[in-house]
Amino acid sequence: MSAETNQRQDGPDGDYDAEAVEKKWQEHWVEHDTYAYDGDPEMDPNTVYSIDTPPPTVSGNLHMGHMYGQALQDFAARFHRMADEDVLFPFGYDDNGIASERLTEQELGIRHQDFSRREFQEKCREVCREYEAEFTEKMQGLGISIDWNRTYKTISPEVQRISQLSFLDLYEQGREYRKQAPAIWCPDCETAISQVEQEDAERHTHFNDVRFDLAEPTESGRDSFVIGTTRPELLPACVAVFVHPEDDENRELIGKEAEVPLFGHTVPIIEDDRVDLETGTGVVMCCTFGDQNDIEWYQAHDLPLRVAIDESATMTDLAGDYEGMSTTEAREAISEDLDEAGHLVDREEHTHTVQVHERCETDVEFRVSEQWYVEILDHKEEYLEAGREMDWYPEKMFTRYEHWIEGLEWDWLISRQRDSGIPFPVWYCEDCGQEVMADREALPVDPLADDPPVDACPECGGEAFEPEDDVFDTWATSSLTPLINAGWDPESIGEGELAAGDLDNPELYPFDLRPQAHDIISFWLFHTVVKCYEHTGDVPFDTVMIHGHVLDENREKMSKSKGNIVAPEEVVDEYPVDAIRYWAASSAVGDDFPYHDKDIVAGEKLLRKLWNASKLVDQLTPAEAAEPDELDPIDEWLLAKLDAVVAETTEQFQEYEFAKARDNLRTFFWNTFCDDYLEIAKSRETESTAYALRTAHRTFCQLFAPLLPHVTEELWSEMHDGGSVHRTDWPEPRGYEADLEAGETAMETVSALRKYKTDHQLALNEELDAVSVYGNVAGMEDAVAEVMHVRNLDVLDAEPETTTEITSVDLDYSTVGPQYGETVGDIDAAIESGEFEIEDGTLHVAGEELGSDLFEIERERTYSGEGEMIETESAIVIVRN
RNA sequence: GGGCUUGUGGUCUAGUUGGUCAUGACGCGGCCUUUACAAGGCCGAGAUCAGCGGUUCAACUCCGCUCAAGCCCA
Repeated sequence: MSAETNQRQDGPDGDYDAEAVEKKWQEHWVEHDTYAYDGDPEMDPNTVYSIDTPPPTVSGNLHMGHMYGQALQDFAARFHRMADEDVLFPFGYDDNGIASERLTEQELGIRHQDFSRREFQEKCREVCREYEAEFTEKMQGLGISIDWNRTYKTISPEVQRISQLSFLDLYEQGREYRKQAPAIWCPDCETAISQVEQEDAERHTHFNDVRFDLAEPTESGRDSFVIGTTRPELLPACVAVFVHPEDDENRELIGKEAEVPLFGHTVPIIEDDRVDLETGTGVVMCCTFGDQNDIEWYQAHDLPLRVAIDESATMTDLAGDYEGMSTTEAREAISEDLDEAGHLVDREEHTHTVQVHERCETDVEFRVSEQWYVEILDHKEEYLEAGREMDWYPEKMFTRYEHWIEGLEWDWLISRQRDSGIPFPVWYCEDCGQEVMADREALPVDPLADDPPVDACPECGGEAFEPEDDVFDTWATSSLTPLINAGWDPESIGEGELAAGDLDNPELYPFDLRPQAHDIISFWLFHTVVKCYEHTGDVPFDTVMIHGHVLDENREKMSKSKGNIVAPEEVVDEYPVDAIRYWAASSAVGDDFPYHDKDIVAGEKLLRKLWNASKLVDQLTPAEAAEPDELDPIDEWLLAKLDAVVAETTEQFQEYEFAKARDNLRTFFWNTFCDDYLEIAKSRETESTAYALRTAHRTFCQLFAPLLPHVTEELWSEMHDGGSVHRTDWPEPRGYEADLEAGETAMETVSALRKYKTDHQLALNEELDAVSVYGNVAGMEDAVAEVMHVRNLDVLDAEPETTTEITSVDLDYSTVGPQYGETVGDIDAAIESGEFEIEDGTLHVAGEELGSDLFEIERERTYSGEGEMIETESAIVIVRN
């Protein structure tokens, strides 16, 4: 708990200066560790609320998505800090992996290939440090209640150790294997990448129709066929040609051999029903490797490998004359030569979608290489079960997780051929290839710089070792954030469960909340479940809160290429952070929603209103208002309404329904408190009113605190004692029982009188001679009379003399419907045309008799007495002026 | 092409298990200096609940199809 004690100030004064106030408190909170987590490992996990926050990639830019996501996490953090005992709200920087490498290269104008791994890593850290400092400043400028003593970086030695421990643990459990297999490969980054690191890109290219000659003609005398390809540079890698077994036209080719033009080698023609009959010529070549299908065929038909493209997308010696060309150069050269040799039958412009690496937008290739995998396909059912055990907000997001797992086809490829990253703690025996793992105690290690833990190979006794120079996929590390945050360092590995002492802060794990956006359910969330489940045997989260994306004003995705990006910095410069947060709470969690800066104006207005209303409360009341023995009905009514709002808001925060909490609070504050009550309270300088005013003010400052932390902190320090509002206990209903109906009726009466004045173009403080009310306003007559400046207000015992005419009948359809079924239509029609009678409370209509509990009579009253009659929902008001 | 989601006044949004005048805000029009707030208050206009079809006495709500948008995957 922080040591600060705020002295109550003189009270709010002048206009609200959001810019100065917000800056002041942001600095104060950081300086005073207002949001520090005590971190007592002995603490009861039920009184700790822990959040596993997303570590943003250090790319230098804070975007609207960060701002929105952070705001939502902060709502939860601030609510639970007040409602529970202690909250862990940490912060991490993901400075590990390709994104930070790219950033470093751009920033310093260098290429990673020109440096040793260690040198380049140093440069990366240098660049990242600057960006992290900038990022921290921006985050603090958003007033997020992060514990800045609890930050981590994914490249730090502690995290490297945890990542390598994770690798060893899974290896010991037999859940990791190294295998030569086709992997998706980025030729520019020269690394394998995972399925999910790809994205679509439009490419203009040519569709080439290439004639292949048969080694021998068919029985019908056919001696050639044509295949269509966008990638003629793959011809040297061609290993087979496929035809669909039901392709009448080409079936005769099956079993023959074809000669690959320009390159001369012969390949078999094989039948396979995976050939798409709808597109192309029906004959397809299979190469090493053009697409996913080629890989399937390679595996299914046990085809040979012909690797014509190397790791940097350069043609190999298999390409003969084209060796050394890039794939794009070779593509042109080969199609020209095909044309010259008379093998190019047709060539036309073509636009298609290809897979590119999301980080550099380079077209990906498939390459066979030795890679490390985490086995996941055999535990699909367990990961599904883990998903079912978590509470999902919103619930519908679980389906995405479910479908993702059900559709998994590959194990998780975790090795990357990069410089900056966390190294695999592995060496291989040069003689027999035996894998040698680092010792647990020695971690973190870098095999390129450190020696293996053994002098001789335990298998063959060989003394020479080759270090693994791959690094981990970044998701292999960021999937460990709950273990990083809880300080994981197991004594023994390979157990697959948590032992006492494995965590520095066991009270944090499993984490209460995992907040994240819906686009990374299949990345971050899924991989975290996999890792944490395998390491601890436990589901890492009680609850996941999935938020949507911030779209542009036309509901389209913000992207650099569209040029529709809104920078948070610009928004923060222009609007108070509290107003931005208020906007962030405007949509249901999980839905995408558009950014409109005019929506922030509503928040700005609320801040101003809060400030001004507080000024008035402060002016009307002494600092300490003791609770009187007896409250006036109007004051008790306000406190009873407040009780209800406390109960509802608490529930809404618990259920992550921030938009509902926000609207509920605003309605109470603006309409009930300001418009209804405060206007009345102005003219009632009683102890009872002072107490109600102070209590309500105190309470709604607290209720608003998670959403609007700056303005509430300022008001709290100006008007209430006891340090930060954010460290106070969340309010509870006090148990006031007031006649809520009478209160509503009183407010309706006020409303009716306002309408009267508006209609008669009278000022609101104009005096009215006499008003009669027929309705229950128990004890609040004076309040009504005072606020509306009525000289004489009396309450009528009996309904005033009016002539009433029955105009219509309102049926209670929820009862009438099931009871009368099809005849409801006839009843409606009869009522509509006035063909009904009411006798002794029974409605006779369309041949049916309805009891009085099934309908309500709608009447029009005509008042012919003195003055003017106004009807409200539950009262009749007569004004004589 | 497949999965998931969204579609409510000009704009943004609420709407729990179907029950009949669909919530609020922004904007718009009119009126009004209440002991704070005119960047306020009061009043008002504005919606065939994306479209079509179905289930039902009754559909914004349930089902099907179509259209548009978002995300994920192929």
